[in-house]
Parts: sequence; structure tokens; C-alpha cells
Amino acid sequence: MTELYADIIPGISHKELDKTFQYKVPDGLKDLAVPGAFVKVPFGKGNKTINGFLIQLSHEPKIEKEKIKEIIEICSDKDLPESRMIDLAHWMKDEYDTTMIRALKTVLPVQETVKSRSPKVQTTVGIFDDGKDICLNDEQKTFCDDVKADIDRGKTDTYLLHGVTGSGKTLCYMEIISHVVSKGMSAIMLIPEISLTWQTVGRFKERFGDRVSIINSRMSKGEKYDEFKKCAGGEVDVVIGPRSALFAPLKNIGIIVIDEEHEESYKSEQAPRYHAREVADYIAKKEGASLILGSATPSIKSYHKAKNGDYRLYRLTKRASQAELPAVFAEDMREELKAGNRQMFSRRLIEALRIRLEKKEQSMLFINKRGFAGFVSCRVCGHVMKCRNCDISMTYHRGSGLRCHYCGYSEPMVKKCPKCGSPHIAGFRAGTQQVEEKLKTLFPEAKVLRMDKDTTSAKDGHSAIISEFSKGNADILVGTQMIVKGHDFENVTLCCALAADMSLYAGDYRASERTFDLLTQAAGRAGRANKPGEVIIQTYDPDNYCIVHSAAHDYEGFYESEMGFRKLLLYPPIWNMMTIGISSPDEEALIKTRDDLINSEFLMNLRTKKEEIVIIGPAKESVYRIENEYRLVMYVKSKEKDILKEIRRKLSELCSEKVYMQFDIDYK
DNA sequence: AGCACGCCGACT
DNA sequence: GTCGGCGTGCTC
Repeated sequence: MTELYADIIPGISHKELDKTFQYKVPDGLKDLAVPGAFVKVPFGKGNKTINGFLIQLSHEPKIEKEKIKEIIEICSDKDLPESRMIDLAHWMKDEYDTTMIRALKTVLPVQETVKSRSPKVQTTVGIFDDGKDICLNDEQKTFCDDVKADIDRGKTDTYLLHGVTGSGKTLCYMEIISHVVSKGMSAIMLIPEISLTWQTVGRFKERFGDRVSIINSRMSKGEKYDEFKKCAGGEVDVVIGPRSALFAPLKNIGIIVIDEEHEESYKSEQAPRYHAREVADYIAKKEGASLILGSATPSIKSYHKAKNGDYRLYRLTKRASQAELPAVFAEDMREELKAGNRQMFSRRLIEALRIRLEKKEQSMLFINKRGFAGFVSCRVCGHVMKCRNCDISMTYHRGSGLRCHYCGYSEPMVKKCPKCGSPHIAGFRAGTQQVEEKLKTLFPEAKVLRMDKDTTSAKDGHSAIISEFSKGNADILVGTQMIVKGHDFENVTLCCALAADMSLYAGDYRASERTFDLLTQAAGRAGRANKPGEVIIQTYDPDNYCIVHSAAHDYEGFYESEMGFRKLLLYPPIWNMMTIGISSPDEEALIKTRDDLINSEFLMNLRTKKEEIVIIGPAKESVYRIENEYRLVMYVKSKEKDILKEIRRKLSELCSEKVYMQFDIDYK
């Protein structure tokens, strides 16, 4: 009988240790040794006990037998890591350039060391509703029937469901998931955290009872672990949650649904910086599952794929609740200024608000960014108050004075200009606070609620404000874009984007896409059922295609214009694009790295291949210094993603302890 | 990452 | 003479 050895990856996240170490499996543990198992092993000269992951078993020692130590313990939990999760981690490691251990930690449910777990909140389960027939309209039926027929034939595909707000996409998902479950398969449905509402949960609980598991990002690791354990144990058919729900260890997955597929929250902010859409695609292909992407404003990427024939496109054009699409007005703020109106509310908006107050209907006003243009400057010399750490203009807040949004540094409001001594120093008033104050002077009788990061930081601030407003305890809700995403209010008939342009000039190629989505969402908020809605878009650029098409409820038109821009500049989905962030607290070291980069033969060669590769930069970030870190940015665009991966590998060799690099590939 | 070994300064 | 600084190097 030959010895059994195991390849173990230590549970320590470091590049140097991102490889396997061979250990001997003691006879007593042989039954438990399976790929994906969680192990304890002695490590290093001190033989410190560390955790690790068992990746592979073998009978050949790779190094001298005497050096191989024994595994101390194998976590016997059979529900733990399966080999498909290790395969997934491996793919993610290559795709998103991270360590195997990081990828494993992302993909595997990690048991918490803490023993005491908060008692599970008992979710009330409704009784199965067998009286009511689920009624689908023609469009919904066509879509559901096609997907179901494919599943029955064992055919898998990716479907893009483009359905206007309120067209009943969720109903379709439920119908298809039911079908999948009835065939003995399981399903994963991803939804953005913000739209994980009580209603959605209730509908699924009602239909699938206890066999649905709801994951949310506020759950502790232990709670998530418990839910995942139920999945592995076959106690659950349907998992609903944010992007991490993709890693639920379900058996026999039949379908993965990504609702609101264009949402940015599907992209991880931490390494591995994966996109749920890409991971879902990989899992679906591996598992033989189908993938449904749903959205009212599909990402340009997905729509492009659908038009190319990579995805199958279905449309839901009818709103379920007879409601008409609201009238949208793009108000030219330059004209307002010409007419002598110097405030941030257009005349149409003031009149519309007045009517709503009279009719006791509700209104929503939003600014695309907190503290927009809240900077303080001297009216005499033009000096702008900037953060001493971050090189960006600080924002004036009542009570807390001047504050930096990047690092949080604050100082009291200045009385005199520090440069020329003039007392004529003031803030430009256009934050949510200023909107609220202005409303109070214009309509003293109106009850105004404000929702932004400041008012929601208190516990439950978010839901408290939402519930106040939905109960009708306020006339006007003012906030950042967070108010227009995912909330439905019966009595809202007016929704206004106060400064639609702000998000148009955010400085990245997706700015228009985001703005179009935001304005479409806003339009979806105004007017339900029998009350017609009105949407006002205040802009300094009313001819911009993004504004024009959103005012016309014309996604297709927007897509065509936007694709023109993407084609011209070779942005995704035309080419792949890699963003390289280079930063250092040591400016000199950073500049040296930049010069090395510019003069490197490798990059110079690449620059000549203009047909395949476009290199932009390296250049200073628009905000060069944040928290005393100096930052450069460089972009590489390429038709082939493998070329980008190769460049990533080459460039990361230029990293040092002083100079950091962060790579992010936007796959087309 | 974390811990050992290792080779030079100030201390009971 | 020893205690201890953290520089370098390895971990099956």
C-alpha cells in the first residue's frame, strides 16, 4: 500500500505562498481526504498550525520524503468545498489575476471560528397560493415557453430579457424557476441588494416555501455558511441573493438568473475583481445550466451580445399595471439663466411641485452626486479650498464645516480667503442639503425628507426614511441617486433629476450608460396605475444623445448612438480594456516607475502595434493624491484578452514594495 | 504572512 | 560578555 499525499494551499493570502505544499495523509484521515477539504497542517520552522485547503491527492512525493509533514486534522464536513469550486477558483485566479487562496476564499464558504451564532430570524412562510392562476401576457408567455422548451430538450443558452419597468420580469423568473425545480434541478437568482425587498422575498417564499434560501450581504459569515450548508445538503432548491450567491454549492443547477444585469454592484470591488455576469456564464457552461439576464436598461455589452446572436433577445414592452409611460421634459438650464432664473430649480419644476402639493401627491428630487459642486471658492481671486491630503476641492457642510469626500478630513469654514484675504468667500449651493433648504423657503408648508449618506448613516436610517415617505408622511423626498433605485411609491407623480449632467461627465467611458440607466429608473418611479407621471430632467446640454433618448424612452436609439462612440474609441464591447492603477506614497519612486514604463522596450514595441493594441498614459489620475498616495493611471485596449493578460503579467514585474499596481480588465 | 536565523550596537 | 534591533529567506 503506497503512501497517500495531499497538495495543500495554506490559508495565508500572500503571493509567495500561493502554491501547493505536499503533506502526508495519516491512515486515520484517509477517508476524509477529498479535494476541497479544509485541513489543519503544521507549517514553517515553528510548525505553527495553520488552516489550508486540500486541492489534490497523489501517491508520488514531489520532494524528499523526510521533509513531508503530516496533516493534523481534516474538517470532516462532507458539505464543504467540492472540486467544482476549486475549478472555479482556478479559473477566477487566471481571469482576475489574484492568488489561488483569495479566489478560494471568495468561492468557498468559510466556517467562522466564533462558536456562538446569532439565533436565526424566523421568516414567516406564507401558505401556498393554489387558488390564483398565474396569468402571463403574450410576451411573458412566449419568453417562458421558449426557455422551458429549451430546458426540456436539454438545450442551454443565454437569454437577455429586455423588459420595461413594471413589465413583470420577476413573474417570468418565478415561472421558469418553478419549471426547473419541478424537473429536480436547482436555481440561483441574483438581485442587486437594493431591490431585495420584502415583497420579492415574500413572493418567492410563498411559491417555494422553505426550499428557498435568501442571502443578504448583512448576514454574518456564520449565517451565510449555514445557508450554504443547507444548499450542499440538498435542503434548498432556490437561492436568492447578491453576487456572492453564485457560490452557493447547489447540486444540479438548471438555471441562473441575473436580474437588473446592468447594475454595477455585480462587479466586486475587492480582489478578485470578478463580474457576476462573467462568473455566472462560466458556471452555467460548466454545469450545463441556462442563464437569464434581465433588465429595463441592459448593459451595452449584453445588448451588443444579444444583437450579435450570442444571447437570445426577448422583449417585454407592456407595463403590467395599465400605467402609461410618464411625460419627460428636458429643461435647458441655460435658458433659465437667460430668463433671469438663477436658482437651481427650473420654472417648470417649481410649477410642477406647486401642483403636486395642491393635489396632495408626492415628488422626488435627486442630485446625481452627494455634495455636487459644494466647493468653496473666493469670488475675488478664484482660489478654491482644497483638501490638504487629497488635492480635491472640499465640500461645505453645515455644522461640520469643510470636508473632503475622499479621506474624510475636515476643517472649520474659513472666514477670509487664505490666498488674498478677501472676505468674499462662499460655497456654491447645490448639495442635497441646499436643495432641502431651498424647498423650505419656496414651500414653507411642504414636509421635506432628505436621504443621502449623511441622513442614512444612523442605524436603519435608510429604511426609516423610505417607510416615512411611503406612508405619505412627507410631500417631497430629496436625495442622491439612491432614492430612484428600486423603490416604488404609489403616490409619486413627479420625479426630477436636478443636475442630470453631473453623471455624464464622470470621466469614464460608461458615464453615459449609467446616466441613461439613472434617468430611465427615475422615469420608472413617476406615475403608477391611474395617476399619470411627470419627469423633469434639468440639464445644460439638452441635445446630448443620452438626455434626448432617455426623454423619448428610446433604449434602442441610445444603444445605437452609444455604440457609435464605443466603436470610434474602441471601448468595450468593441475591444477589451485594461485599467492599470499605479500608486505610491513616494512620489519620486512613482515618477521613476513611470519613466521606466515609458522607456521600456516592451511598451515601446507594443505601441507600434496600433492595429491590435492601444496604450494611453501612464498619466496622473484626475485626483493625483489621495490620503498621501500619489496615483497614476494607464489604459490598454486590445482586441484579444490574452494579450492584456500577458501585458498584466509583464508589468506586474515592475511592482516594488514602494510602488503598487492594480489591474482591472474590462472584458468585452 | 509569519517566524526563524543572523550579524551589529548599548546595557545589567 | 549578553540582550535585542529588524534585514533576509524559507516555508511541504
